[in-house]
Amino acid sequence: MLRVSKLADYAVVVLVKLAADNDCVDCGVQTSPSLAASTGVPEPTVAKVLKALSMSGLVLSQRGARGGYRLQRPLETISIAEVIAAIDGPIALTACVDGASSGCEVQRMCAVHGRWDLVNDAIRDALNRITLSEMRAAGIPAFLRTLTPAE
Amino acid sequence: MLRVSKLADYAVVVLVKLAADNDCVDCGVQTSPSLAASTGVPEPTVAKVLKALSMSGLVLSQRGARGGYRLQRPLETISIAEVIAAIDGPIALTACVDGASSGCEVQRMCAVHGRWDLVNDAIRDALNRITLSEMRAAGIPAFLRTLTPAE
DNA sequence: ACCAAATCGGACTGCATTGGTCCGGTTAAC
DNA sequence: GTTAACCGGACCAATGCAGTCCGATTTGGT
Repeated sequence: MLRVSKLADYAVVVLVKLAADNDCVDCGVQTSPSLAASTGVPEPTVAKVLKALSMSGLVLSQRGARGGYRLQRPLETISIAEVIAAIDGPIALTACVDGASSGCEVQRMCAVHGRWDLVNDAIRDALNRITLSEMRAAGIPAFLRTLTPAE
Repeated sequence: MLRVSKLADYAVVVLVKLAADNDCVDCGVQTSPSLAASTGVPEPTVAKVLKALSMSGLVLSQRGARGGYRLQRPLETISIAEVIAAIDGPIALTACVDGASSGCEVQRMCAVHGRWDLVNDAIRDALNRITLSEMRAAGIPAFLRTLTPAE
């Protein structure tokens, strides 16, 4: 169904939450247990997400006692494309277009079915234009925006 | 990894192939065995794809002996979004936004993670702008265009 | 110097979705 | 009447993902 992994969803949640206490980019760190508590996502999963996020340079990790995570860049400069790429790997709808080393096994018809890379670029482009700050919808508390009609 | 199902990929192949012999929209029908032979995709899978495609009105089916399938509309008027929707269901990156009847189990935080529908719209929009005729890259025979740099 | 708290970096398992197949029934041309 | 094709299910295997856990390492505090 062309969907993103739940982990990527969690990543957005965590990043937004991380920004809530951390707009000044230096105030303090949040631990994964505390993030788990405030988001409702189980701790090990949060840790997993944070790990991937720090590996991609979206968050900074501080080890040891009193350690934790904080945002490396403000929300406005982080696109969804980056988050998805950090969690789920490079954005490519079909396997044929990125790996490139080992051609797909049906490449005789790969040519005829043509240019998925065109689609990939379009998607990537659309995803790059949406930042995390746009994802966090204003200040509406909760519960109330479960099902606003899309368009 | 944000990828489409293989079935959707096959659907594109089949539709393009279907158009190759069928630009006049009335010349003749092609059977699923013949399409399977010309595309290299196994017959039952082709049949499955065609079935879904006809259910969505993208192809016309003709039953009985000498039956088969043909395009209902010219390639230029079919967007990738339609094909993907026909095979994989409605385009929605997360489950929260389409089902709507049974809210997701974590909807207390669903609010905080916010507006995936914004992303969905962007993707849907991008996919709607690409037609199948654009996917079939010109008249270059085969084998040669495995990895032409995008643009 | 020692301990506690926290990340790091693996591996590991159960489950859900998907890819792919098959079969009986129906339709329609020859 | 026979044959060729679609129809519409059910069905099974496998891939990938969500989620968990454990040991090692780092670092601040006592």
